[in-house]
Amino acid sequence: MSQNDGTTLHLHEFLPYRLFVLASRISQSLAKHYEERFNISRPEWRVIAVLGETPHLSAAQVADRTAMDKVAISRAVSKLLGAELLQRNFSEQDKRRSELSLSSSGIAVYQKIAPIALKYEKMILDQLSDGEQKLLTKVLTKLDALDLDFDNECE
Amino acid sequence: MSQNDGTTLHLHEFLPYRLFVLASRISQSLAKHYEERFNISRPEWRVIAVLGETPHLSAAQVADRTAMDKVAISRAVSKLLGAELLQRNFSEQDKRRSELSLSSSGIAVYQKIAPIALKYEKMILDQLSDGEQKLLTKVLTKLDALDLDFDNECE
DNA sequence: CAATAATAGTTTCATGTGTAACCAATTACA
DNA sequence: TGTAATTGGTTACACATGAAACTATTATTG
Repeated sequence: MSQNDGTTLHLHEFLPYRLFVLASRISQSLAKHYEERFNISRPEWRVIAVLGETPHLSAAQVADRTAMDKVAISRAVSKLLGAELLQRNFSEQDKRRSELSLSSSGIAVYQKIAPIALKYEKMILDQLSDGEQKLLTKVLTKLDALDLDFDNECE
Repeated sequence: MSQNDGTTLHLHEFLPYRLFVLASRISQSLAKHYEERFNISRPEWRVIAVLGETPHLSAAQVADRTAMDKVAISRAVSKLLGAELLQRNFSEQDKRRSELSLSSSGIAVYQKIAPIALKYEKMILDQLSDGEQKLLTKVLTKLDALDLDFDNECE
């Protein structure tokens, strides 16, 4: 049960690996609940989620809030526009800047998926005690703030 | 600072989203330390890592231990064989089953990357108190065990 | 023993994704 | 003002990935 003697790498105890595998499993299994049913991909769902929460964002603002790059946003937006889940206007002041909002059917989809997502999250959190939940949140916040672009000065 | 009232979805507080973004950042920034330098992709690194720890595995066993599917393994193995970082024999008893091990240059690469990876992990863990580290491990173990394929009985 | 199923691994195809190049509009500034 | 730099967003290309079909071998079973 030794976590790590600090000199040997054990993949199944290695934090980056464990985090990645767990996060992938969770994200993928959540996605099952909307991908085929609503014909929406993960990036598209993120766009819907953020616009459901905060309408009238530009693509760049959506990118900020979803940790996606602008190319991914562009693709998701274009598909969502095609499916008429999104409305787009371009700003008068700056004709490049878009203003994105959910259409009424987009809102309907959001209102169907959001409760599923919350229920899914609850199912996960229910596995943890209150203290564990709080601490997990705290740890995530700490690590979010971490600057990962450290330079490795080996040799 | 309300984590969640349980009825509204806030993406930046939503556990699956937070976990995924954090895990992706960590995994990607770690990968920077070996991808261009050793010309090794993330799946390839996983194969090396597990064979460095436990030699003489079959492709299926590597798949098990890396949370990768057999297609990904096949691709990684074929590239690593090409780069002569891996040796492959086929079992006498079962001519389908491969026996994979690192070659001497594969071992050399492993011995260079593993300390970098461990140092990287340490840098992350150093952000957390002992108690937080222990609890994070415990939480990961709990969630690993969780069966995520729950059925959502909505409507 | 022949026929069928199952297993290990590979290949194929269709799709997803990241990087860089790109276009158009706006801003900076000389 | 006019030229360059910046910004918002899209397109193109090359590569990664997942699902399903496929090959070869071994196990089952009738």
